[in-house]
Amino acid sequence: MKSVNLKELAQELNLSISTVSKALRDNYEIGQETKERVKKLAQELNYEPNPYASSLRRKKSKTIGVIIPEVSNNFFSQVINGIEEVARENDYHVLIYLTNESYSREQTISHHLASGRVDGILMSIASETQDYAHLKELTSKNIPIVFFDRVCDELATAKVTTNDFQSGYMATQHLIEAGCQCIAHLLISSNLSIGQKRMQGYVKALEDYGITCDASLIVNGDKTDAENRETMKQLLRSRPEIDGIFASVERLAMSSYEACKELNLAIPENIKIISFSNLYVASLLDPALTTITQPAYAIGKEAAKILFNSLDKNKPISATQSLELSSELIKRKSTAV
Amino acid sequence: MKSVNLKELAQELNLSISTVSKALRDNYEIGQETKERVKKLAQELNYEPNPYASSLRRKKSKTIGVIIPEVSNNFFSQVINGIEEVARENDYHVLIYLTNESYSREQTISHHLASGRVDGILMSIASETQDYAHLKELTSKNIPIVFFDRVCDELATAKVTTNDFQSGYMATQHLIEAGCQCIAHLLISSNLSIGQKRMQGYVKALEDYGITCDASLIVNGDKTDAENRETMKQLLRSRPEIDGIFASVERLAMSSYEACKELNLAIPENIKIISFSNLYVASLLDPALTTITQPAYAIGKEAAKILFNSLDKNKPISATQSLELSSELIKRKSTAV
DNA sequence: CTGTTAGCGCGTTCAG
DNA sequence: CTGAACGCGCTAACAG
Repeated sequence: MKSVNLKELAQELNLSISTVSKALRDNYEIGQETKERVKKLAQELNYEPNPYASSLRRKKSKTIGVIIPEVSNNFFSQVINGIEEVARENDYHVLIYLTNESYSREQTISHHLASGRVDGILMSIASETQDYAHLKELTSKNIPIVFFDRVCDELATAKVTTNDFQSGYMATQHLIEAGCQCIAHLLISSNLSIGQKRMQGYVKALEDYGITCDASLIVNGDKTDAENRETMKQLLRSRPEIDGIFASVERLAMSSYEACKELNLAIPENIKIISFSNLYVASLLDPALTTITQPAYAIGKEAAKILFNSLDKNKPISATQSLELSSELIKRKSTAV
Repeated sequence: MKSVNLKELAQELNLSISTVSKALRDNYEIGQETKERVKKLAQELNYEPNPYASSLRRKKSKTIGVIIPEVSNNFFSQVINGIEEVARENDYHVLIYLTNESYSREQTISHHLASGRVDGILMSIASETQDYAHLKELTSKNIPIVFFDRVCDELATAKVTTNDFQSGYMATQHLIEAGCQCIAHLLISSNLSIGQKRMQGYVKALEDYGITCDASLIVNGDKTDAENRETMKQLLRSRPEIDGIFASVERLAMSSYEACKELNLAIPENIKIISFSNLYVASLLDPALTTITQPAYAIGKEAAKILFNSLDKNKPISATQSLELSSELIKRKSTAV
């Protein structure tokens, strides 16, 4: 079956193409009855405008790009959920791209999107990324970007984040008040804004509670799960005084959890774990993992709203529209602490 | 900064637009040195062809649509991962749409995609869907579809599934051999192919082991999590002889798990749970949940490969290309059974 | 109120 | 080997 276009509708109705076009778009120039006649036939023939022709003409794609490191992570999944919801409400389409934490993929993708394929971009930076030229290319082409979670401070645009510093502080405080004296911190790649801020919160909390901060307790968890688990095991073996772990992200929490189990370190008696995580199931673990849970769905929605608002009004996004949402401390259910 | 197009390149080089176009596409009609000259400048000016103009002209969008019920589910996340990977290898773009299990959303989305926005579709059907007219519209417009996991048997196209019947059988058998006599089955919406097949496997296993199949032990879990949990609690209270639960999907497994915990039914002593789930963490639960784990990533990849192969060779997809991949029974780690 | 005309940027004839 | 001309399907400016 051939896909029907304006020309065919026009022929069928003995009208001109532009009249049909206007009628369908409810242009005030067109009479009520012609509008109805046109719409009726369009309906019958299942007419759908060709989006590419329309985009070419209007220089608007009604499409946004979402660039994230991975999707097999509850946080990003929920964010996508929020984004898709808002996009649908605004009649936008969502293109998705995964960097897998790779800088070069992020570059390639960004470059592709500089072609006008998308009207705007929502993005969370790859852990490998340290240079931002590819992002500057985008802004130089006037493609608005809103960052979420993992942001790029060098670009003056809106960022939607969690209160990472306070959350890191809160997490550490939680462990200290539960009696921990020697707390390890499992950091996600040191390039990332979130990692830095969470760590700063950790450092500040130790300071405030008069605990000296030992740099060797802060380890990088930017390897594979298996490697991170080994790193953790090694640390725990060499430093038996460790009685608390603060993991920066979900995956690191799980690696820590497994490391403890394998070393037969009783949780939470010998060692207490807290982590950023949007994994609902973490609260079912026994003993349940205390988590700092980010408002992922809301982050997706808010980031998308800022972007669509800018696209809608056709005005640039300013850094002042940035938003910081609060995370939530979800305590262990079945076990004290 | 204005985005550079063929015309500008042509002017700069004192060539015609079509020559530049051909040079960039490595057309044999163009001399080697002009090609290089053109490509060099294109590189310098960061030229990226306008995808919409190109799509309009070639009637190919280099884009596929992925329609799934939800993304906050590890199975679908992993599938997306596989799809995106293959798409990237083939230089395709991925549009994502979530139905949230809603029939009307699925209709709207399908209708939108009938416009030529995508060259093909990968899809897993919403649980509400019972009528397939919207999908037939797509095939009537020659838009190839490959179904995965939740398929539509009324359409003669390729489907990538898990061996659901055998898996359901295996799951039930596992419980029986672990000593369960009275096994409840928590069914996902009865419309879905996967639900039916898994249930059939369950019924067959009971039969083979000479256990009479009591229809009241099969309950529908198509409500919200909280409601499903209540349903489960009610069932468990009214039928204390239940000593095994086979849940059809991840969410239902969690609801069952919680229901048991709340009723203080010891797992696995009083009651054993098995479930389809791609939630890695399920194996960390204590007692760990035995799961039937689907090869989600591979399903995504294979489905995408079938689609791209068809798009590439420009020939229709036949049902004979369907694939059935095997799931894996992941047994409890920490606890026997 | 309706129709005519002129592109959007690119790829594909067909002439030279 | 290169260029001129046309049209993909749609929208917008301008006539009537």
